[in-house]
Amino acid sequence: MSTIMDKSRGLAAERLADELREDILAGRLPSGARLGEVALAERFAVSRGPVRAALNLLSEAGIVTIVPNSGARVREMGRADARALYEIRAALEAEAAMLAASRAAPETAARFGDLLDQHAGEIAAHPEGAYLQGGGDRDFHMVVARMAGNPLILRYLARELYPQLSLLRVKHRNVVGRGAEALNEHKRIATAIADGDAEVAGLLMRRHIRNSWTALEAQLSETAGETE
Amino acid sequence: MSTIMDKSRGLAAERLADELREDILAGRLPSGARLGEVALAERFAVSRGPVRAALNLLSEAGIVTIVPNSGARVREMGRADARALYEIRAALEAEAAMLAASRAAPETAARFGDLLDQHAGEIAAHPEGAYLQGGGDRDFHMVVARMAGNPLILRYLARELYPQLSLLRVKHRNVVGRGAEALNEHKRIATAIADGDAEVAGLLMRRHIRNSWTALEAQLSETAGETE
DNA sequence: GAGATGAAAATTGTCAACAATAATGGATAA
DNA sequence: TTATCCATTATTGTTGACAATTTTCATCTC
Repeated sequence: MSTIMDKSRGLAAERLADELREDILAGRLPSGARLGEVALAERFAVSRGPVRAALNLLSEAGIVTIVPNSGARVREMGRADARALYEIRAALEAEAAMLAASRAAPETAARFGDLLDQHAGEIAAHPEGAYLQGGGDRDFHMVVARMAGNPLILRYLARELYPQLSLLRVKHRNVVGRGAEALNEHKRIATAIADGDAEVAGLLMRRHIRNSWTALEAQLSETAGETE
Repeated sequence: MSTIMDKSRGLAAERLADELREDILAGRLPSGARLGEVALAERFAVSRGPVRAALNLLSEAGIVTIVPNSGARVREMGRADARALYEIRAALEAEAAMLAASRAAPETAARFGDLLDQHAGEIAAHPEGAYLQGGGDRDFHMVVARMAGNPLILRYLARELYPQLSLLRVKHRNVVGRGAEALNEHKRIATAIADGDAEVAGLLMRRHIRNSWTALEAQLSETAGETE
């Protein structure tokens, strides 16, 4: 479980950051909500010092915006932010898929097989897109990122990109019925990785991310016009 | 100059982080050097609060490692770290080149022309690799990153990747005579971007980074064996 | 002499109060 | 009524002191 326990500093700050992130990504703290230091301090029964550290952490993760001398708020993601997010995601995950393929071990195929079987079960149980929301999709991408063997890519995806993606989804209720298609694409990517075919794995992953973006973009159009 | 003034929090912390980063990347604070909070606090005539914030900032940038309850030190970069750095760099800068090409404006060619002429002059003046060390190389890559129009890519390169690259170079005195070759590769990349040829721009950039890695890797072999 | 033990010293983590800055609201004038 | 100015209030930035943890090193034991 505990793969990367970075613990940037101090135990309290890390705990606060975890709880706050959970609240934000669960939608309990909506976009734009003010994060006053004193309120958070008394909520967590702690001083303002750790609270500030936690807010800085979440700011680095990109789910909180801090205006100096003014305060911290839950970040508001616009359409341009979403596009930028999917662009860098395509680059990093395609690279991760290529690296994973080039470093594929004999047991790789089996590992993917178990994971994807489990995901197929989840989709059968909840046909209406729980796959994309419930973490199954995230699981697959995390496995690929770990297999890539590059701590920098893994760290960026886990600590910045995925949290921002979640923030985007919690706002726009992105639960298209793309679960089955996504699973099929995952299977082809897994095959390419297990075969050690880096070029195809990278291409398929890039296409997979682009499809995901296309689906999300359609939903973004339906929602309100953007602020900035 | 001041393109992204993120100012994570507080003015003091940002100033301290800037000065410390300068010291580290100039080699005045060598890899592994201890960064005691009290010493830094009295050096900058400030309390320990902002010092801690600055250290957290530099830790996020990847040039300082913090061990909870123990302290902060200048990060020591091993061979594996260098490899990971160049892998993610290839992915991000190739993507940046592609995006820059797809968004190329009419004045793009002229802008590159000026920059590269200036760099050619620098190389003529200092034939022994000042190009790669003195910032000319960095300039080119920053221009491409900005032209990509993706704030996430630009931010990662400017705030994490390039500082770590500098840290790597200050340790291993990486000043190969690759200046002239690098400039030529820059010119071809610039042409592809100005032509709007995303695919070629991406390919050339990826190759350029790989060449840079090959040169650095040779130097790393000459140096000592790695710690971790 | 090598290793374990434990107290002392140094360093980081946390707290509560003070200073500086920004947000708020009411009074005044056009 | 609306806009502007200024005092009030609330919030963030910083500080110095205290608590907790780690590191150091002298001592003891084998």
